Amino acid sequence: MSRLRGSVTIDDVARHVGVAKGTVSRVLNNYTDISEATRERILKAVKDLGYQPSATARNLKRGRQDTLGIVIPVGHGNGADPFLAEFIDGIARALDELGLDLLVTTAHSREHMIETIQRLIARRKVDGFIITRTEVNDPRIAFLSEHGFPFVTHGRSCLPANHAWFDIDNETAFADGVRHLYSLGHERIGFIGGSLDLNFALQRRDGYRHGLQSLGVTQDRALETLQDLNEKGGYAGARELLSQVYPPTALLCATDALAIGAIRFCRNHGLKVGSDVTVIGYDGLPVGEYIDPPLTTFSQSAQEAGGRVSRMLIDVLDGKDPTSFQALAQATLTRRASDGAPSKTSEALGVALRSRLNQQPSYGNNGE
Amino acid sequence: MSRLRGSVTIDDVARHVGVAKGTVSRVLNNYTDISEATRERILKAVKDLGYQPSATARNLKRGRQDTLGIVIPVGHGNGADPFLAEFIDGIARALDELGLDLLVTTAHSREHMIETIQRLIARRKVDGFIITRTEVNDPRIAFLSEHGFPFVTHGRSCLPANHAWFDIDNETAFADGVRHLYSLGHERIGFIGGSLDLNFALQRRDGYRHGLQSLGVTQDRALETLQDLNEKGGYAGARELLSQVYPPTALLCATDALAIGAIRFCRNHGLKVGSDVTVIGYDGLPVGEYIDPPLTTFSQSAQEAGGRVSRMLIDVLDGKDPTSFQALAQATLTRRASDGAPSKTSEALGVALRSRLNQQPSYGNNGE
DNA sequence: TTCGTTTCCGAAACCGATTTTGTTGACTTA
DNA sequence: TAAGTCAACAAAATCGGTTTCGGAAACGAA
Repeated sequence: MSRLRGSVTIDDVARHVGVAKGTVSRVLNNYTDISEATRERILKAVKDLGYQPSATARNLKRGRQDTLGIVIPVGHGNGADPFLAEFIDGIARALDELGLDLLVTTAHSREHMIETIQRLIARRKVDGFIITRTEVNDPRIAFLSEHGFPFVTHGRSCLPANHAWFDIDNETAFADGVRHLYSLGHERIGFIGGSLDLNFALQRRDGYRHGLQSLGVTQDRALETLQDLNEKGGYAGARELLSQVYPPTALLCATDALAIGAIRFCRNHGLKVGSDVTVIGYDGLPVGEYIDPPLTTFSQSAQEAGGRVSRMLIDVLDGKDPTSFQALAQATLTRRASDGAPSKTSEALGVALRSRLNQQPSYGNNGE
Repeated sequence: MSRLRGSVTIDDVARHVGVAKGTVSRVLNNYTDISEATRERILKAVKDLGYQPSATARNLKRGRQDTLGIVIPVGHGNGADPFLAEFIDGIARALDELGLDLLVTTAHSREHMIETIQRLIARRKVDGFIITRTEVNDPRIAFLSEHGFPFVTHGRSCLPANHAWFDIDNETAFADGVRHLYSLGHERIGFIGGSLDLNFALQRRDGYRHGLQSLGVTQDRALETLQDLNEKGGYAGARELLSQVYPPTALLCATDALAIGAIRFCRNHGLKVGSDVTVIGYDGLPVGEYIDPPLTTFSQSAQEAGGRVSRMLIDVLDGKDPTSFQALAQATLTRRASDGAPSKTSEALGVALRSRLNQQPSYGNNGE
């Protein structure tokens, strides 16, 4: 069993070569005032001894940790967000290429989140933060801005954005979604969204409204509902919207999880998705392809987004102007089979559903 | 904008109180040789100045980082593993309580994984590792054992297990699964698994075989297939097994993703899941409840597992005997609606499917 | 009063790097 | 030949803590 713990230090290398440790350090950091001969002897010794500098010691002196932090919100719904998993994957890949690392922590409340950020900063464990799931009025952005600590956000907020951010053009996507549905023949289009505290949820709702507006369709607030951002919320939202007298024939959902729940509600109550009711989601989850019917959805690459924000943050850490890193990406609609022309009028749909609502659902009693 | 960067050090505190910095350090580390009066003065100053010790400096001297590492495999299939997301969530929660942090990195090959582990050890960025998705012959376990670096695994391997581990009793679960299916009336039971390099995949396959053996059912290797561990693999696996002359009437799948793909294949070809064909998965993914029909699955709490292994690793780091932390948990079967008594004989099922195989599938052409 | 013991804390070494400052000898230049 | 320049490296300071060592004051016992 070879040792790794009390491993070889810069002093060992220096002694082995017969130079001062400062010289070894300069060679390793590409200083130019070292003769080629000495440089090579040192490089050889480094290789022979298998020397790798201690990140801790280096950080102490340089004040940089080569580590980025991400604090992920948990506990709102249940379980982990599939989007975040891929996002983190993207970050980790990007950082790996640059030799940086990612510190992941979780927080179950806003207060806890700020506390955690504060601790990581005070203990100097990270150089900067990646902030996800921005809120409209985000306490993290406020805190970090106030203290001048480097960070990038995935998503914007309503605060003055003098920081780096990357976001998806949610408004355009949802406005486009509405126009797509309208062109299919839907005139009553419903929206199932999430808490408007979340910036993306607000933007998607706004995009939905703007889309209607641009078409000159009269808006009906009864066609909008806000739910927990999971399948159960989607199920409940579909029930709420569809059980009206004049239900929407299409449901635009803020996330795939909502859409999956909504589809479930429809199927459970004898409504054919893709004709009786159209459902569109957002996220491009792989599982959406295997839902019945396969889910039509907007997608963005979470992994790519992760890589993008990482590189932004690194540029910011290198001293570049944060406000020069602000980018908006477009989502693309992946059409599968959950959307189509309406087969029934709103009224007929309402009648059909209500006749079913007193019967048993076809399978189990999910989400009820 | 208050400063956080060049923040308050132990020297500032010492100067403020008028003591040596060693004294401040001793107070903060609960040494007993400090008078109550001095202790209180120092504590007050610490509070007033908002002092928090630098993790870096402390680590340099103590040789401990208060950070655990996890290297997650990526790129095999596509996207992130939903199990891992929850698992990491569980780890992060447990560590948060103890003031430790989690360093997450990714690796796209075995070599890269070992390299990454090596780098993190050499640079002294972590105190120990959490190893997931153990392989039957796992190079990471071999490497870490050889170098005497602390680690815990989630899952066993065939190597001599003189380390801490936590695992699910995959064999028992799958043997039980087979017996459950048999008791429903299934006599030809198929298995869709994954690469046998993965320890859990091997164990589940073995459990399947043992289950059949315990019932005295003759085994047929044509009823087993190994696929990529995602929905697409499940789809392909179902096609392979069901398109035989004497197809299985039940499919036991190694993961929920496989099961979801298998269900999709059945539905696409007019087979009623839960009667014509029974499908059982493993993982307890939330989305399984919203599949049609809702997926019957084995489940374990990934989050709980994450917490469990974290605490084990911390005990190991505290110097306790690793071999005293080895635990096996039982998975539980969550019955939903994808299993039931067979409605057709194997032969009739084969006939029904083949008559459909030349037709169009109902929706799209997923996985084909 | 004197000689141990404690109690409490200051001083300094140390962890392993980076960076600043200083020194040496060779080489120019006037 | 003396003074100045430069290349190449040694020596020491530094980052911010922890830990060891040792000494002064207080206390108790002989």
